[in-house]
Amino acid sequence: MPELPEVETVRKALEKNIIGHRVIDVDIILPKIVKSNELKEKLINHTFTQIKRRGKWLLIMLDNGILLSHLRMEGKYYYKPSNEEILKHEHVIIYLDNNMSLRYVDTRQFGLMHWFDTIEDVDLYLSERLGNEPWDIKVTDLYHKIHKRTVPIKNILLDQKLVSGIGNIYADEILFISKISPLRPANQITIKELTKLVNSSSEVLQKAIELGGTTIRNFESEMGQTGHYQNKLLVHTKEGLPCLNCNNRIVKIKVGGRGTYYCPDCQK
DNA sequence: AACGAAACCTGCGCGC
DNA sequence: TGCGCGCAGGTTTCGT
Repeated sequence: MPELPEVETVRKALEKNIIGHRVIDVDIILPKIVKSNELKEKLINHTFTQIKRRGKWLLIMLDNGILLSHLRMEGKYYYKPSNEEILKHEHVIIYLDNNMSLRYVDTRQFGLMHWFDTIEDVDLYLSERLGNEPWDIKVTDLYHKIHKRTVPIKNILLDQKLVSGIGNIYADEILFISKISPLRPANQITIKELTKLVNSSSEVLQKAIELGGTTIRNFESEMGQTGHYQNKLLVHTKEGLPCLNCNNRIVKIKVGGRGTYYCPDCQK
């Protein structure tokens, strides 16, 4: 599930469901997901206060600290009655004071959770991993960081340290809208083009947030994770279909190891 | 420092 | 039917 708009959708759903509720028990079924040994003890008898998000990270705040959660490729949160049976791939279960439970589900087991006692500790941890979100990017700063890089520009968009929140689907969409090839070496991108990329990034992510994110490949819907942006996709998943600008075929290639869709005629 | 590839996992669809 | 391969919305780590 997880680029910025999808994580934001989860954030809102968590906010709606668990704020004000107290944890009465925690079941860590797959310990490798949880990177902090004391997570269970820290959660029990404490109350959710607010849910924040930085890039693709969820900050699930309690009255005594922060559960920092990353969904990676397929992590999801389910909110369901406590007495329902534990299903395969439900790896962490947090039982609440209202006979409901928050369940972390993750088929590929890539996601992870940390515990931090203070927001300062979270900020320190994330500052080593995250750059600004697109709407907070200063184009000249970003240009300075990438103008000597030789990697394809798509790799830059996917580098969370440079711009946070963009993933494989939205990177393709952003590049298409900007009419820039995903393969263009970063050091050939002009200030003007970078401005277009940053602006398009903001627009695409914000529009996707409005629509509740993107749901493709028949992912299950839980906790508001089914969005509608998939109906707005212009290139991603469109291999062989006519480009909406020029009618030539969208092609699928590999860039930075990721499946990449683009129009070789419109995107230069 | 920067880059590409591999690693971490499970499940699905496809071709033989 | 069964098997092997490639692929999947991400990030970290390991070799050059």
